[in-house]
Parts: sequence; C-alpha cells; structure tokens
Amino acid sequence: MHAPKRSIGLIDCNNFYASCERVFRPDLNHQPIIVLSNNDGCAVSRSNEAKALGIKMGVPLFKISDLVREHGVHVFSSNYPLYADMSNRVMAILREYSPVQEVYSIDECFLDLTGFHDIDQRARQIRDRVFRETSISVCIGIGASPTLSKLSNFVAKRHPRSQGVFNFNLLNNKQQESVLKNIPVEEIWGIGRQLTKALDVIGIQTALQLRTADISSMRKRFGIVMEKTVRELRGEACIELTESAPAKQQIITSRSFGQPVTEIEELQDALAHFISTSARKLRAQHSCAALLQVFIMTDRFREDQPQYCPSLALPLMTPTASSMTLQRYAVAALAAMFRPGYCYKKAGVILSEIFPETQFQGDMFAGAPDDPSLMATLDQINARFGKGTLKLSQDGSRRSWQMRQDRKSPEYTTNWAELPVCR
DNA sequence: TCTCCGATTAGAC
DNA sequence: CTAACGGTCTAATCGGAGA
Repeated sequence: MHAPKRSIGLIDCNNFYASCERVFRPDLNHQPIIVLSNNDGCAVSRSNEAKALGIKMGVPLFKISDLVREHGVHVFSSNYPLYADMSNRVMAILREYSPVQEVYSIDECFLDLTGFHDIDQRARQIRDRVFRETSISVCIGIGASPTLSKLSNFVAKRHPRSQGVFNFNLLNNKQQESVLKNIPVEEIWGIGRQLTKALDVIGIQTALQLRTADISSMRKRFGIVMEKTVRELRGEACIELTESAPAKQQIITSRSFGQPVTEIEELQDALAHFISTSARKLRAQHSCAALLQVFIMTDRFREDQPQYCPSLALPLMTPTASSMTLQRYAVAALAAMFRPGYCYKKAGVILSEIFPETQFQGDMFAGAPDDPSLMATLDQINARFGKGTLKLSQDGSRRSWQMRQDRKSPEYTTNWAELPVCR
C-alpha cells in the first residue's frame, strides 16, 4: 500500500513588492517599476515591464541608472511595513481554503488541497478572490509534492495560457515528460548555482533528466537533500509542511550604513539599535539567548581602502532577553574591537544559543537576574503607542549611520501620519 | 576509532 | 560633483579535537 496521491498547492504573489506599490498607485499600471533592497542598493522586485527592459534580479541600482533614466522606470525604496501588512491580508484569505497552510515567505504559501473536490476550479476561485480583495495577483501551482508544486507554479507564471493556475497532477506521463524536459534544473527548488554546475558535469540539465537519475548514486554523490529532490520530482512527498514556525535558533540584525562611519559613538548607537530590534524579537518568541556576537566591518567593495572586519563572541553566564543587559555587552565588545582610522560600512549583532525563557526564570542563586517585567512593560507601551515610543537612552539618538531610503512610499495601511491627505 | 562541535557551504527569498 | 553592490535564516557537511 502506498500513500494516496496528494495535491499540494503553492501560491506565489506576482512581483510582490512592486505589486504592493502599485496597489496604491494605480497610475503606475503598465509602467516599469522596481523596488530596491535595503540602503537603496539592488533591484529586488520588478514589474513585468521592468523585466522586459532587461533589468535583472539583484542588480545594483548604479549599474542600471541609464536604463532607469531613459525609460522612466519608477524606483522605490523597500517599504516593509506596507509589504508585511499586504502579505498578512493575502495569507488570511488563503488560510480559509485549507486546514493546512504553511506560510513559506512574505509572498508565498503552501496549502494542502488534498481531498478537495475539483481542485483546479478551487484554485481559480482562490486567485480571483485574492485579487478582488487585495489587488494582488497570484499564481498557483499544484503537484503531488512541495517540489512539484513549486515547479508547477513556475509553469503557471511562465505560460499565460495557464491563466495563473497549473496542476501537474492532471497530466499523463507523456505530458509530464514534455513539461519536465523544458524546465532547466536550476529552476528546481533546492538546486542552486553550485549544484547546477555539478549536475552539468554529469550531463544533467533538465528536470526530466534529474527525475530519471539513479537515486542511490545521486545520494552518494550529492547527499540527502538531492535524494529528496529526486524523489519529490517523482511525486513522492518527502518534505512535510510545517504549519507553525518553530522558534528561531538565531536572531541577526545587521545593516549597511547610508554613509561610511568613522566614530565609535556612531557605531555604538547603531549597535544599541540593533540590540533593541533583536532583543524585541527574542522576547516576542519567549526566549532568551546565551551567546551574543557583535561585528563591525569596512566596505569590501572599496579595494583601495584598508579592510578591517573584527567580530567578538560573548558567552553570557546567565541567558537573557534584556535589551539593557545586551546593550551593555555589545558596547563593551565594540570598545574591545574598535580601531580608529577605518571607514566602517556595516555592523551587526547575532543572538544565538537560544532557550525558552521559562527555563531560566526564578533561579534564586544566580545573583540579581534581569527583571523581565521592565522589558515586558517597554514592549507593551511600544505595542500600544507605536514602535519607538519608548526606548533606552543608548539607542538611536545619532542618525548618521542610518540606511538610505530616499524613495520610500507612504506606509499606506499601517501609519495614519503617512496617509496622503486630500485637499 | 568514534563522537562532538564549530566553521563552512549551499540554498531560499 | 562623486560614489554607488541587501538581510535573515536553516540544514548539511567537513575537519579537527578530545574521549
């Protein structure tokens, strides 16, 4: 007896960040748009028109400035509060269509559609409803495994004839083969640049060739991940959907600076801010951390300048989630590492060795532990009155290090103060 | 020789 | 005018240290 064939759906928003920007700027429909990464560095989302101009994913803005000027490409800084809010709206709608949802990233989610009647029809309903209620268009791929659902999503995106929905399960073997033959291996989930190169060496270039490769020799040569990928291509679901995200094992906050930083005070201010962000995330998942790592670095692209990229790991005797305690350690680490005379371009903090907070509460022999109620109060006030209402004195008084965001749209859906006013 | 651990690699978005 | 290239996260694997 083998398991009945499953129908996994993968719903992916089209050009998500660019689409979010267009929801509130309908005048930009049919115009080329790009959205930039942090610090206005690289293009990370492009409307179809921008793709048609040849703007590649991840290209730095300065390399396409001519193209942008000549074709009047509309350029936006990333507006995460807006994208996160739009994402929540889309995901809430999708959740209504299956008892099993895994939100995989800000713009895509898996739905287990196994057992539903007329799945194609249901997928089209989902797509129409999401567009009607959010103005975001999505494509839906369906397959017997998560890998096949991703692959089907790729087909749905690439072929307009599919009208945004492609169900691999409806194909006979001959049709499956002709689809897989036309998909290059690098489009398969889990096959990145390095594996593509290594597979090419042994003559595997298409999804069909990978599906028919010998499992045990693929495993021996490439490891367990590859074995699962091959099995999934054959319709055997090896990757389980996980509905609730497990607590993070590691929390990183790091940023490139808007301009080079030379003074220790500015780095201190930035690190204090990064600690606040990380510690808040830590408390939100009811954890505490036993290891703090701090790093600062110069600009690796400036080969003409001296480079210095120190980092320091501080094991914490008592695990903590207190912003104050962590800030003190971070400042001490910085003092130990800092060397004057360098142009620093980036810094960050890493919290790891993360445990549930309860595990370390009420140890009366550990000396004076951090008082969690102080941080809880701070979090509550900020939740009620807005991010940054109350913060510690180290954090964020100096702004020279902040990232560039010259072209950010208003936070239309989450901030009254940024709503454009009609007059 | 086996096991554990930190560092490195690869991938996703 | 110039200079300008992102941020988080996980899992697997590797290689050395210590049992």
